[in-house]
Amino acid sequence: MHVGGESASLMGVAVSLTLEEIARLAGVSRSTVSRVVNDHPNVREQVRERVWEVIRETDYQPHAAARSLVTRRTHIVGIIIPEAVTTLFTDPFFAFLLSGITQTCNAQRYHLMLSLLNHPAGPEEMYRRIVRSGHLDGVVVASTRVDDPLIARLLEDRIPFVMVGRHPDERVHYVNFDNVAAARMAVEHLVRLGHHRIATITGPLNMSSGEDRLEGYRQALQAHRLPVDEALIVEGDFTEASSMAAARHLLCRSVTAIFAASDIMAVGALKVIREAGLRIPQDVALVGFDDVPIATALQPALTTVRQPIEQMGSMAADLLLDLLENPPDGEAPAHKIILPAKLVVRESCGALQ
Amino acid sequence: MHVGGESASLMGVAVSLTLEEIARLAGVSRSTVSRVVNDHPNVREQVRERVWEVIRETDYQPHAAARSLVTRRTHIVGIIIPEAVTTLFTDPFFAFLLSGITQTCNAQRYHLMLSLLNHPAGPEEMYRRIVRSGHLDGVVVASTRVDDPLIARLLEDRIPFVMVGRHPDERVHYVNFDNVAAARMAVEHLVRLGHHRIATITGPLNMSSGEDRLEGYRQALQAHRLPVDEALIVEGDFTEASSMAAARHLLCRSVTAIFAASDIMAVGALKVIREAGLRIPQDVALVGFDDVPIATALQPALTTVRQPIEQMGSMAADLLLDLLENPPDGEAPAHKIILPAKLVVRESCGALQ
DNA sequence: ACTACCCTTGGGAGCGCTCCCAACAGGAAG
DNA sequence: CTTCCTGTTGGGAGCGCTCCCAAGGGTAGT
Repeated sequence: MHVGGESASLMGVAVSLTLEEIARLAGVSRSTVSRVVNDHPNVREQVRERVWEVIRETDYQPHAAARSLVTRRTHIVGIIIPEAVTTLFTDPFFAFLLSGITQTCNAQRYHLMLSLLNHPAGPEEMYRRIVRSGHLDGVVVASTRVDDPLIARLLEDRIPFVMVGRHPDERVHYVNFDNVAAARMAVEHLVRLGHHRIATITGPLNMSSGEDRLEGYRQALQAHRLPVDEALIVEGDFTEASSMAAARHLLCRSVTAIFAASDIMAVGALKVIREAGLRIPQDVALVGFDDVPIATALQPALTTVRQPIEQMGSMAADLLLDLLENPPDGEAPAHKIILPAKLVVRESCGALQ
Repeated sequence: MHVGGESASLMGVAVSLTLEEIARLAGVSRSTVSRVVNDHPNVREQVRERVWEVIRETDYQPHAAARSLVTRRTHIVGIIIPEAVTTLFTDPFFAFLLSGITQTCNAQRYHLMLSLLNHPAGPEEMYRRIVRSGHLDGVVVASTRVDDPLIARLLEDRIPFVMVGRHPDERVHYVNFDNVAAARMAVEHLVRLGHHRIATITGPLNMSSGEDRLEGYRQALQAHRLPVDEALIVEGDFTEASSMAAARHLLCRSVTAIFAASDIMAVGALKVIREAGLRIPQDVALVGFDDVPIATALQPALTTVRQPIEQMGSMAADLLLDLLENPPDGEAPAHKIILPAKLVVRESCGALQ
């Protein structure tokens, strides 16, 4: 059944060559070709060149599965996102994160597998299929709840992984953004503009980013001796819909400013404020979080916190690939990278009037 | 060095079991376990259950590489996007496309690999690494230029693939959107509103979607006996920046309406129109294309063409997986699916005044 | 009783690669 | 000359799985 031969294709059907055949064509052994392909130093220069020539001529490409059966490495990393698909793809956050991760992976000859655990079969089954099958060398994990069992499983199974966002477990490597400082900065900015009744629409409070941004909000008010009114804190889930509901609730409470924990949620708030016939920033000031492209397209342009999302993705992937290439010994402490915050003042907060 | 034994982990290090070990534990042969795992019918019910029980207890998961070495199938499909990263992740188009593809893949136990050919090593090298290494069973291709050599290579190498967007080669399976009809619909709508000087900011004209939307624009004008003024046709590349440049050019030509070939480009045009102190739609009417979420966040809300992007992704993946599971015989014609267009009228065109 | 057939099971072979070890050549050193 | 080492090469074994074939046991038909 096997169609041998020198040509890479026969009757139009692509026939992939094996190491053995390249060896025969180059007049050397399988081992030597393997050494050439893997850049092993101990090969005579002349032989090396002859082998490379045959490889180029035949357009030979090693078979990935055969290779990883032996090496136990696939050169594929996964990005695992446990969240619902809807949130995932409507927020440009993920697009930027993917972009950063992709760039690092491409640059280092790794491939990226996109994995969502939101399948009907349940996260457990998906975890097994994705992680345990040996498809992946390591994973980047984003958008988890703090108590997500995924993290425990990854630790238990000793799967190399890096989180985007902080995690309390000391063994977890992560890249985080200084959400507390960023939120505090945003809210203090509103305080300085004279606002006293500042509301916030938070992210999910079982996610560290949601929790931390709320903490920053609280700190800002406390630092300025303003009361923290729990009625002005409404939990959202990073979707526009949740934010619209929250904003409707808040507008009945005569707030003068709203701090939304994501730009997408700021858009929701903006729509509701507008529907209510109120002006931004004159009647209600608005501040977002992320600085995704939509922030500048809105009218008024959105004051927001700039989160270097793409860079976070790229750094997380860098960290992961480094972990894979240079496995740390048991007792090395986990890397915890925290990126600084920056406030971008535009029109929606009223500072530029 | 190998740590055998009944337990799935020893000293905290995950040890993955093999078929052989499961067989031993269940008191059957390797072959029988393989049959159970692969749902082969010829296994006695009692034996089947005993094996499943051992598998559950040990949390056994077959090794993907070993399996695909034999079967020549990886159960991974790729999404290949030849374009520059920048365009890719700033336009929600791709997020929705990914969402659709992901859902189909998840549902059918396939994995998705995200592959960009924009690596410094060059598309040829990336093609080899990604496609020829045997990592992928098939690919979905999006956003190619009409003359992209990628398509020829895929055909030549007999790689199963499905395109999002049309392609002239009759052997190519694709899922497309009726871009001509959609664009025509959008422009005719402007004509009916009384506009005579309607400009268009096109997509890249070496992409079928760019070309087709321009064709629709032309057809609309011709159908209404309006002259096609080439000075009112400016080529963009689906980025906001290109569109802003184009819009500046057009505003000097006293146009009363602009049809942008994507919503992101409509955003660019909107910014320029606003900067020029003109009102939308009173001074310049604006129509976009795609209906991504930003369309409703803009003020005025954007009239646009609704493209079922997520559905296109999902259908393309469905088609691909079907091709993989049921390989068509040589002479079966390629599937060409074309989805219908729908215009969504909002405020930016002036119809709702 | 015998033959014929099907269902069930086990084991060999082999997928294409890497890794290890042995073999050998050629020099440098004694 | 021998010994030792280093650089180079080849081939065996084996990664964990699927597929094929053969063997065994049961049932039915003659």
